[in-house]
Amino acid sequence: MEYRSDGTIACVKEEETAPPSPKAALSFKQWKKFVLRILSQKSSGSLAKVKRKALEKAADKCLKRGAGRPLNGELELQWEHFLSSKIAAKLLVVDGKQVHLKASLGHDAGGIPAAETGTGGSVAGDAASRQRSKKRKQRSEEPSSGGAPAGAASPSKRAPKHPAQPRGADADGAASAPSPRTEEGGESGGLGAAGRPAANSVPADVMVLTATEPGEEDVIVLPEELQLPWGKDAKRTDVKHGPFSEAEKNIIRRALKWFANENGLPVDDLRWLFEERRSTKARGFWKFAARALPHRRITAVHLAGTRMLYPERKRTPFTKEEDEQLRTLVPKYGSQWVRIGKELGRYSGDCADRYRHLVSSETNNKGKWTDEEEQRLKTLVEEYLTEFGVKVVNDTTFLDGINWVRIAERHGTRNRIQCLEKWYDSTRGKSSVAYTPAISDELLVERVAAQVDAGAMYEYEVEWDSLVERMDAAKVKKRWRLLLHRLSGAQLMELPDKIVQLQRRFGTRTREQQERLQEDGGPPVAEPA
DNA sequence: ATAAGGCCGCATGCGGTAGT
DNA sequence: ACTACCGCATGCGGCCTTAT
Repeated sequence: MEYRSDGTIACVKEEETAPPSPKAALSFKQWKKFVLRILSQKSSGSLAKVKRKALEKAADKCLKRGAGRPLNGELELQWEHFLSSKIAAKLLVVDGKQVHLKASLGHDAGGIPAAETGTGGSVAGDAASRQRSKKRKQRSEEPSSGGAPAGAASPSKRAPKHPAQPRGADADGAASAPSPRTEEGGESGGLGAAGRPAANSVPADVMVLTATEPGEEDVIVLPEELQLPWGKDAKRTDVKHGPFSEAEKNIIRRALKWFANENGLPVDDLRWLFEERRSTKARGFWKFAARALPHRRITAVHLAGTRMLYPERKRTPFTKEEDEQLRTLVPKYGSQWVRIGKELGRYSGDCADRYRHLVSSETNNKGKWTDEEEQRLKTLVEEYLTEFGVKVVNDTTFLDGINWVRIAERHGTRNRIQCLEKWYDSTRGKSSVAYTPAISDELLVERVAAQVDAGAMYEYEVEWDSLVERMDAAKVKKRWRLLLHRLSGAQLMELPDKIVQLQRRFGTRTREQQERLQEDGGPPVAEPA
């Protein structure tokens, strides 16, 4: 099967079915090397040319590693993933139909607002999609993506999430930032540079390329072997977590289109996918789509895709009438949210979420927290941590793994969100009550830094599981997130940059080490807030 | 500072289905 | 009949934005 950047998909025969070799999997770092080397040789060209050369180099590398000849399409897929990664975003700045590849990473990129593009390469298409992402209020006007050409209609359903991000006048959503919601979004859909404060020209060492050459098609061939059993992929270790990038969403859209074509199903009416449960028509679709996203779990693809493709999913606030209906329907149907959703004309998950909020807001105090309430929260959290969450490692205490529903129940006057937000604020020094600080910050930073030194470029490449003894990955990551809360602008930073910043505040890394890190790819380090 | 609430991503478990 | 797998719904924790 072939996915083309214009959204059309054709079927080709797989040449062979040999099992994929792990040796054929090249790291983003490796791809980056290829690209930089190619860029150093020329001053202009097309993205397709760069791709072709990079693929050649990659194939060579595979042979040298003893991985044999890569499977048909395997490297193209890796290339696509590389392009959608943050590391590629550092290399790429999209400007209309042109793609500028930065030849070095020694400085921060000037942001160049993406302009409308036609059916250029996938990268330009993604940027254009992002550019079209509208503010929250406008979302309801967006069409359901079912029948839209892949890469053309890719509404970023969520508004940009960077409160700290300086942005120019963006009444029209121009230069809309990508959405790396947290450190966990390894691939943001790219173009982190494009979301930065605008500089108006292309830096001198930027290479100007066209997205594609006339007549060239950006064809991605997906290997059959990337398929994973639904139930077993939970055992995978190289899984990407966090927000789906636009590139990933586009892959799902393209997969949908292919699947529909192949099976004679409509793309403008997706009832076959959502209403005919387990129908033979739709059988295998999600598995198929997930195959194109080998770093994602099938269940994650399924959920993200469902929410993205759900026909006419309303993205407007629940009306009072709908709330009343919910209150009537829930006693009647219990938690049969699909049924409730059908009656309300809403997506089931939205109904469940809405009801949850309705209920939780009924029983809590509002307004300013009293000192007594804050103190009570502090006591409860500390008790909770003593009972469940505290792990002692080298005389350091880690907080997290807090069940906020439970805390809220015990607290009595505040709901889970209020408690959670209050606690997080306290860690940012916004509370009148001083909570126990985590004294393990330095150790945590140093351990993550060690992984960065060892080649990890993203949070999802960090081996969280083994990072802290007797502490599972989820809790360590939560701890990490808490730490980042205290770092202003962390959302806009790459992992190495975060390390530099964190070490400035908490760590012991030498100046020389910091400089080396920066030279290695980070933007200039700003003074901590 | 706080409330409100939309929406996301993940884990889990269950019922249906295909394979033996 | 038994088993493994598929597809999905649900519950939950949490992020982020907007309004007050």
